[in-house]
Amino acid sequence: MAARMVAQVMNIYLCRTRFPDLPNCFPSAWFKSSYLRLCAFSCNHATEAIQKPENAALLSNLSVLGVDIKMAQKRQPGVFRKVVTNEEGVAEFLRSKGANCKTIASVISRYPRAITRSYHHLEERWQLWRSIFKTDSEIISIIERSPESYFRSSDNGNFEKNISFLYSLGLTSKDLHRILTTAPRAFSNSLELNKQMAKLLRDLGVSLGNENPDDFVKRIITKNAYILIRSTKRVKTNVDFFREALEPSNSELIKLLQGQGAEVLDLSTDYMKRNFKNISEQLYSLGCSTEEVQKFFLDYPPAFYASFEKLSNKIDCLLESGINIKQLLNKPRILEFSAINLKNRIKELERVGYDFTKHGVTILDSSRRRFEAKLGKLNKEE
DNA sequence: CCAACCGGGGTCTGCCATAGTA
DNA sequence: TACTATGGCAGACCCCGGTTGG
Repeated sequence: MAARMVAQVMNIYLCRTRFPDLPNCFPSAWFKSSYLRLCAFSCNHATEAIQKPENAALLSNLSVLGVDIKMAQKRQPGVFRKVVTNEEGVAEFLRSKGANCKTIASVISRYPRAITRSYHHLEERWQLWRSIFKTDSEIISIIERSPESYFRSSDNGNFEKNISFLYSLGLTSKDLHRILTTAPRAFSNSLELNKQMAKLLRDLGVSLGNENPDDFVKRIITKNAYILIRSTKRVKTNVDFFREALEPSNSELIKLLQGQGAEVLDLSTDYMKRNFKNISEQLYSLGCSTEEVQKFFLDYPPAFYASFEKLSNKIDCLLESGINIKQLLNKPRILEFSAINLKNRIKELERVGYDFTKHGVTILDSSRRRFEAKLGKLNKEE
């Protein structure tokens, strides 16, 4: 055991000679420290089990790298008591892939356990990521964003199995790219966990009488890259809540889940319930019936996650401009536009004397270009 | 020709709890 | 028994334009 560690550290140390072009920000002095620590370890390893103080050489190495040691210690204190770590190797590895010093320091500060990974492991993992990404810089930007996603798992085999599993669901390389970009954690899930989610979705499709449950699974994952990093419990609870609150038919529920509703599946259930309650109450107070409220949410699932305050403001603002609540219920998509955008559009329309009761509200549901073209015409007509 | 319908695109972690492991 | 690996949680939109049917 000790011999293996010795070999590993020697290897890491000797590795340095293969990378002579060091950046200025890594003074050469610190490359020796692992080796020195190794010597200390060799002398002391008999008593090593008794007490594991934090390793002074490690602290010094990290400080040279610019790591925020306080932050790192707070996050993963165990790493600081390890005898053998690979901070040089990890820094060198990241640098060789194009990361700058600041990024490296930030990555280790935020996920100290990274320094326990071997060079070989990192290179192997990198190749797996590169089977999905075209360039190193894409990967670096994700590591920068979320160090944990890259470093949390030591199981490259599992990562590989996840890739094949996702392909086996009928997802394309473009889909995998998207998932690894937006929810990289999904690939660090155990294969079993991902299978559970796929099974849950498939069973759901079957229970809804979907003719092609496999396609149903594929569609939902494609629509919502985050779903694989949610718990099956959450997804199940949310589907149950849809059923209870909206009383949809099977086909309505399928349509909801395969469409915008897929994104809503991963909301925290409490948040979703709270939003549903608040917005329903507002709609009731405006004279809507239960059926209308249910239809509103089916037609416009984003209402589940829109912040109540914002959505409520938008509704008020539209009503104040002479738009009828029924018009709004028929065209909930206009709520997707920001309040400021809607306000500006309404102001412009008022200027040309546009009458919502006469001409409807769909003019608000158009892209900037189309809206401006329409407005230009209205201006001319005047 | 134009309004209405509809799907798509970008994008998203950092922390805590705990079972498992050496 | 300390530490690692992994599961799970809270947080919370906006916009564009292709296609279609009248």
